[in-house]
Amino acid sequence: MTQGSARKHLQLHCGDCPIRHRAICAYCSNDELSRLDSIKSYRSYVPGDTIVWSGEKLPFLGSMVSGVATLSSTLADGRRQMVGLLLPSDFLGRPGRGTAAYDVVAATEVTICAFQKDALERMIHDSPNLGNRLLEMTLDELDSAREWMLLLGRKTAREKIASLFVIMARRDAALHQDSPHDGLVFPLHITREAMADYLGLTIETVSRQISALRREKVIDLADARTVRVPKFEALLDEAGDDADGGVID
Amino acid sequence: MTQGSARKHLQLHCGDCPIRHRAICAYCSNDELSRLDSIKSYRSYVPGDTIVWSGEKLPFLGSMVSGVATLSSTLADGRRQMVGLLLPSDFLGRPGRGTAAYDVVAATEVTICAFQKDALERMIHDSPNLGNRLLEMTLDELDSAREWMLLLGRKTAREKIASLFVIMARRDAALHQDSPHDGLVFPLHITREAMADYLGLTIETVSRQISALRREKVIDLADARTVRVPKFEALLDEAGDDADGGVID
DNA sequence: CGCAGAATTGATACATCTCAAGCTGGGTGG
DNA sequence: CCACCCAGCTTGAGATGTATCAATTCTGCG
Repeated sequence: MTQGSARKHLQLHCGDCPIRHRAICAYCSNDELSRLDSIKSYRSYVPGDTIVWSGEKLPFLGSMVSGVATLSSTLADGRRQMVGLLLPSDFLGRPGRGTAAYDVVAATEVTICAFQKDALERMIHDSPNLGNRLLEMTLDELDSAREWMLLLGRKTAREKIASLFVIMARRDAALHQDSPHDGLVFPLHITREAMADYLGLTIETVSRQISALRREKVIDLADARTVRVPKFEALLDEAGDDADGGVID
Repeated sequence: MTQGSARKHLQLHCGDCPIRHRAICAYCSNDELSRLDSIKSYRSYVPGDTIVWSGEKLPFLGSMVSGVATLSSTLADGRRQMVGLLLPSDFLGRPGRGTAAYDVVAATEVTICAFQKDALERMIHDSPNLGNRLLEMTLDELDSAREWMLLLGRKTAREKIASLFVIMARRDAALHQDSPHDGLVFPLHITREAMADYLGLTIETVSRQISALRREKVIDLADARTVRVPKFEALLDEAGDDADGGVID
């Protein structure tokens, strides 16, 4: 509905960019950076904005500079599955294809560094620095997608919730240059509905499982969006990934 | 169990290779091809062989020359999810990583063109022809993984089976340079167990849903491994992907 | 012929969904 | 300032889909 709402932004130099060393441009030389500088512009979105609809033309390729966006697919009758998350430095769009394969929606305020499609495609094709970085990033995404397939196909609702919390706890700890520890508190940036879409569950099941984990003191809720983990190990056990919850003797 | 069973093979010249124009080497020059020739050897496996276990060292990178292999992840208690299929021309292994992220198992007789890891990584790094092709292939795999996430997270057992049959029917038709049509007959190369692992179901549910589709004449079974589709449109409807089962007027 | 792996079918248990009713907290307008 | 409202969330009761456990049947093959 708000597809046209992308606002243009002041220009920023690549050298000063907060995602300079993690985005697609991570390995670029100064020379390449200035070429990128000349084919880029910034776009901003507010929460709820659809950046592009599945099947529609995506007129640019871009890097997430700030904010969070979701990738999701929808079945004819409205069932929705989130298939990816775009975080700062993640790449949006597929070189060599004109249309989007998924709905891309801003979950928070989002700023994107948008490159002219043709120009960037030529640069990717010619410059190993760009191509190799994009390959790395795509391989990482493929790994997470496959890890998520295991969760979707084989984990119980409780394990799904616990797994999501483990991931969010880790990400939050990493954000503070820390590792997950007992007593860690982290925010849920997303609604129960977004969690449900992510985990292949309904809102009600998400809510019930969170309540169950709280009743059993695996987690603690200050409010509906703030999770405390008294014992990280206990949460890990609930996620079901691995045998190493038990002591090996 | 049979990890060491890879047999060496006669050498084949890249120019004569059946996957020459679809594999990672698709865009290579003759010069590059002969360099590849010098760092490759063939390995063969029989059905059931584990090519590599998750977490173990994968000592090579390779292209599937013939046969089918499965990629799967396993939870501590044995629940298994297939996360990918390797078909002829698909690439095995991840440049820049020493260990396998999944179990790779030969589903049929398999022949792999195995490249020396270090040497191929250097070539990928330096040659856009290899890097760009691998990027394309990885992006395709990411798309299929995400499509599969929608199936795993949101489709019913019946829709999962129908979707799998649609994919297999399409692949089989394509193999015969044809498109899927009414009356199409195609073989199921895999066991019910493999289907279950692929679809996130149990063997019994797979069997029951296949029986239901047969009862309702959506499909027809000559034997347990041979499917006939009287009306392709009807099968498509059952897969649930899209609204265009109905006529638009 | 008979065996072993694969597949089907049945009965039942259980997890998750569905439908429906309340709850909560923050924002808005009277 | 209060009453109301609404989106987000929680909880309950019952329906439904899929898993589990168990018993046959089928199929290919030595």
